[in-house]
Amino acid sequence: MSAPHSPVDPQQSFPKLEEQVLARWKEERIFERTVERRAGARRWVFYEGPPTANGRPGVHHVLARVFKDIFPRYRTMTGHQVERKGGWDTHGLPVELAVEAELGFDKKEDIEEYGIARFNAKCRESVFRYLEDWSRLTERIGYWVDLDDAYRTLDDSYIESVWWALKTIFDKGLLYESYKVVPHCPRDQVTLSSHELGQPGAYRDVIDPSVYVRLPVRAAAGPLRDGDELLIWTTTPWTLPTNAAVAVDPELTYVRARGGDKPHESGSETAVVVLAEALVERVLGEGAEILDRFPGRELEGIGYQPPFDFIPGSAYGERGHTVLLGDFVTADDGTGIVHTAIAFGEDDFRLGEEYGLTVVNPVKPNGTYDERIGDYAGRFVKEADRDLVDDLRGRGRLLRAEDYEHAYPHCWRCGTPLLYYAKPSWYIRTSEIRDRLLASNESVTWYPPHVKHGRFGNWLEGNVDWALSRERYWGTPLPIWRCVHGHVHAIGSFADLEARSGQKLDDAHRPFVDEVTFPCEQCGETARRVPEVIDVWFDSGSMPFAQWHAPHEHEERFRARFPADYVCEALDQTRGWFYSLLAISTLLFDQSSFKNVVCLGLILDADGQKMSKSRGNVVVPDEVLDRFGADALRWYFFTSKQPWDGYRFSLETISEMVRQFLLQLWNTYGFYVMYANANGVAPPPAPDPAALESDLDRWVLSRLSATVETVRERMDDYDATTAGRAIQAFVDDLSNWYVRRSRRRFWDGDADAFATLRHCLVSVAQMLAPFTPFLVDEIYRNLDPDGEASVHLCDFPVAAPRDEELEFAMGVAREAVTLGLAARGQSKIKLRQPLRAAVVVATGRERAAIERLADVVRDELNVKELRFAAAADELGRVEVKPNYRALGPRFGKSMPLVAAAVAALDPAGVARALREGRTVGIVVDGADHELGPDDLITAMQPLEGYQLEREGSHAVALELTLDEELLREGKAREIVHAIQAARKSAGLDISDRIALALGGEATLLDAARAHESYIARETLATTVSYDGADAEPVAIDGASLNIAVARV
RNA sequence: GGGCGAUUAGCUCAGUCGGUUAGAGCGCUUCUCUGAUAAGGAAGAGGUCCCUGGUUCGAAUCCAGGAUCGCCCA
Repeated sequence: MSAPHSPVDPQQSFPKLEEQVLARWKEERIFERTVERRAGARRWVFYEGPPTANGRPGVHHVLARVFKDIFPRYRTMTGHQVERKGGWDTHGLPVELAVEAELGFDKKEDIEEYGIARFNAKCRESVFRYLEDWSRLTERIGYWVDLDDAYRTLDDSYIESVWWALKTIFDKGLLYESYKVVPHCPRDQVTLSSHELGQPGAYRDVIDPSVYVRLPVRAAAGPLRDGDELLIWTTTPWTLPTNAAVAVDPELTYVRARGGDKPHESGSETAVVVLAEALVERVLGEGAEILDRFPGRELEGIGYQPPFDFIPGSAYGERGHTVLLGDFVTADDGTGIVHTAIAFGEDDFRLGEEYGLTVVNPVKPNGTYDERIGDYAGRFVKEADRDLVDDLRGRGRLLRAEDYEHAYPHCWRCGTPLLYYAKPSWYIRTSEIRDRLLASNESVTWYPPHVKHGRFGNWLEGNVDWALSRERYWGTPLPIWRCVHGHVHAIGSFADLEARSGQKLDDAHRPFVDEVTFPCEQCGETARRVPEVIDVWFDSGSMPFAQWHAPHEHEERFRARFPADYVCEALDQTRGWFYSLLAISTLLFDQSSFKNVVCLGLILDADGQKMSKSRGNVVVPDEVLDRFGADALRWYFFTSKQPWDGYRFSLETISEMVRQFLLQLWNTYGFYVMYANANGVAPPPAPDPAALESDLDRWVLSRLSATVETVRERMDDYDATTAGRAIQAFVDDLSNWYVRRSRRRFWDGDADAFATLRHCLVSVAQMLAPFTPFLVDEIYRNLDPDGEASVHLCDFPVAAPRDEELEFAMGVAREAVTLGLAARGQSKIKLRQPLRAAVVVATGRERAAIERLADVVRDELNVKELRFAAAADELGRVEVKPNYRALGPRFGKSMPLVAAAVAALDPAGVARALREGRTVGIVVDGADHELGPDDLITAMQPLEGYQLEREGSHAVALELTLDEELLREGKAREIVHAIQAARKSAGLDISDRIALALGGEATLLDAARAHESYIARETLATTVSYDGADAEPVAIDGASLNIAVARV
C-alpha cells in the first residue's frame, strides 16, 4: 500500500519545524505570492508604526508585531490585497543620547565641538545598529512585512515629503513661532514635548521645599493696613528671585488674619497676613484671629516688597510687584495668592502677557542663574532652593517651610529634573482645529472602545498647540528660512530650495542644509534656515504619504492607500503615534488616516512587576522562541487574554498552551496521517454532509461550520482572542469527542470518517493560518499535497449550513454520558465491565436526541441497553422550585409569596401535571394564578439503592446487577486489554497480525473461548490457541492468564 | 489632584439581559480509561465575586462612595 502522507513524528520539535517552514516560505516566496495572488482585489490597508532599531527588540515588540501580522493575514485569506510596507523610525533624541553616551559627552556643547556632521554620521550609523536583530526576530516570529522596501524617516525623499506637509501647514497659517513656557531639560538643553512627558519614568516622586512667604505691602491701600503681609506659597523657591507679581481671584473672599496653632517661624506669630478665607485653617491652623473680610478684587494694584531684591519691580513694567487678578487662582491649595514668575509657569506667562509685563529670565538654558542674581550667579537653580529659603528665614520673610512630596517631571532619558521655562519654539496651531480632530476621531473604531472617548478623546478635548521644534541635531530640519528682517519662508521641496538658492542639497540633514541660503524675496537680505529640527513624532505621523514620497512622487499610490484600515501599537502610543497620525492627516486632509486601531497593553513579569533591566526580569524573545517556538508565543498573545488588558508573562502558561492546544492538534493530525497511511487512503474531497450516514460526521461538520461563523465574525471585529478560543474549543471537540468516538471507523478504513476528519483538519489549518502560521502550514501541506503550495495561499473557510438540531442532540447525549460516567465512578464497577442497562431520564426533544445517538451513549457507558424514564420521579424524589427568571418579572414584589406557595405544592403531583401538559394553580394574595412548565423547575433527589446522577432535570441511573454473561464479557475485555499490552511490550506495529496463545485459569479461558472472535478481531490474531500455559503470566481479576503473541 | 481601566478558586482566565447551587484550564488528592495523544474521564479539596452603602422581590452583574493595582495626564 502506498503512503499518501509523510509520517508524522509525535515527538516533533516545534521550533525545529518552524525553521524548516521558514526556509520553505523563503524559497517558494510564499509571502510575496499571497500578495500577488490578490492583485486587483479590494485593498485592505495596513500602516506599520515604525520602530527604532537602535535597541534590541524585546518581547513587547513581539506582541506588537504579531498583532500587526494576524489581521493582514486574515484579510488576505478573505480575499483582500494587503501590502505590508515596513518602516523604521530613525531620528530623535534617544538616538542622539545613545551616541553621546558612546562618545562620552555630557553636555550639548560637546556635540558642537565634535562637529555636527560627524555627530550626525554617527547617529545615522547607530540607528540601524540592531537592524539585523530586528530583521531576524521579525522573520522568526512569522511577521510578514516587507523590510526590503521599508520606508526610513532619514531618507531625503521622506524628509522632502515631511517638508511638504510643514509648508502646507505653514501656508494655512497654522505654523508659528512663539515664546512659551515649556518643560526644559537643562542637561540636554532641549524642550520636551508633551509626548515625552508621558514616557515611563518621567514623573517621579520627589521632596521639594514647600514655603509660605510673607510679602509686606508697601503702603496701606484698599482694605489693607501698613505692615500687612501678603502670604504666598510655592514649591519652587528658585523662582522667587524672579517674582514679578502676585495674583488673586477677584471673586474669592480674602481675610486679614493673625496667629493660629500651626507652626510659625519666629516673628510671624503676630504678623497680620492676607490670604484666602477658605485656607486660613489649613495654613495658619485653629484659633487664627480673623480681622477683616473682603473680596479679592479689592486687592488689585496694591504694591508689595518682593521676596528678593535682585530685580527691581520696574524691570517688569508698571505692574511689577503689585497684586493682579487671575482667573486661574483657586483656593484648592497654597494661600489663594499666587506667586507669579512669568518665565517659569504657563499661567504666569499668560498673566504676564495679559498685563503687559516684561519677561525677565535670569536663568540660563543650562539651568544656572546669570549674573543678575548676585551671589547665586552660576549656581544650578534647583540646588539653590535651600539657601534661598534660609535667606528668606534670616530676613524674617518666612511663615513656614516644610518638605513636600509630589510627582515632578524629569527628563525621561537623562533623569534631570525639568524646569518650566519660557523659550521661543515653533508650534502647530492644533488647538484651532480641535473640533476637526474630534470629528476625525469619530470616524475611528478603537479597540478597546473606551479609549476613543476616554483616554484619547479627553486628550483631544484638551488639545494644546503642538510644540514642534527641537534644538537638536539629528532630525528632520525645520524647513523655515528667515532673513534679518524676520521675513519667514517655508520650503516645501528641494526643487524650490534649489531654485531660490542655486545650491543643490546633497543631504537634507544638518549641518549641510544649514549652509544653504538664499536672498529674501521681500528685502533681498540673506535668508538662513532656523536652527531647529522637528519632533520625531511628526516624522512618523507623516508616514501615510512620506513613505511613498508623495506628493512629489507616487501621489496616486498614496491616494489609493489612504486612509489605513488598520493600525496597531501599544497603548502608550495614544499620545504618540496615534495622535501624530490623526493630527497630521486632519491638518492636511481633514480626516483620520486610520479607520481601526488596536491598542496593546503592557507586559509584566509573572509576579506582575514591570519588566526592567535593573530588576533583571526582562524576558528575551529568543529564549521563548527556542524553547517553545513562535506559534506557541503567538498563540499565547492572541488567546490568553484581551491584548489591551496587558499580560503577566508566564512561561508556564505558554508551555501549558503547547500541551493543551498545539500538541492536541498535532496529535489529531498525526492520528489521521497514521491511519490514512495504514489504509492507503488518498486525500478524499470534502464530504457532502447530506450524503453522510453517521450522525457523528454530520455533527462535527456542523460544529465546524459554527466555529467558522464565530471566527469570521470575531476576526472581522478585530477580536483574535475570542476567535482563537473558539478554534481551540473546536479542536478539543474534534480530538476528544469526534476522534475518540470514531477510532474504530478509522481502524476499519471508513471512507466517510477519513473524508470528514481530513476536511476538519484542513479547515482548522486554514482558520489557524493567521494565528499559528508555521505549524498549520506543515499540517496543510501534508494533508493536501496536491493543493496550494501553502495554507497561506488558501481562501479562508466559508461556513457551510449547520444542523443545529444535531448539535443540540449531541450536547444532550454528551451530558447523559457525563452523568452516566459519574454514576459509573460512584458505583466502583470499572468501565470495562459491561452493565445490562442505563436508565435515562429525559422527555420530549431531549429524549429524542438521546435515542437518536443511543449507540454513542451505550458505547461510552459500556451498557447493553438504554432505557428511558419519562420523568425523574420514576427514579427519585422530585423537587419543585420556582423559575425566578420567568416568574420574577410577572410577580415582582410578591416573589417571596410565590416561592412559598410553590414550596407548599405536592412535588409528585406537580410533576405529573406538567408531564400531562396541565398547569398548576397557586394562590398569591388571594388571587389565583396558573403556572406552566416554564414557570417551574423540577429536579430530583436520588432515591436510596440506585446509582444515579442528576443535573437539573436530567438523570442517568445504572442497573448494577451482573449476570454470568456480563461477567464473561467483562473478562473478555480485560483479556483484550492484557493482550494489547503484551503486543505493545513486544514492540509490534499496530497493524501486525499475530498468532495468539493463551493459557491459565479456567474462568478466564472460558471467557476467552466464549468471545474468541471478538478477541481475535480486537488483537489482530489470525489464530487463537489455548496451549500457551508456559507463556508470560498476568493477573486479571485475581486470576492468572498466560499470553503469548507472535508476529505472523 | 484629574481621566481611563482592572480587582472572581493557590495560579491563568470565563461569566450573556440582574434570576437564587458562580464556572473552565492548570496545580493538588483519589480513582479510572487507553494500541493516536505529552492525552481522556470521574470524584474531592479549594470562593468575603476587593470593601461599604444604595436600587431591586432578587446584585459577581446596575448606581454611589472608598481601597488596591496599572496606564495616561497634571
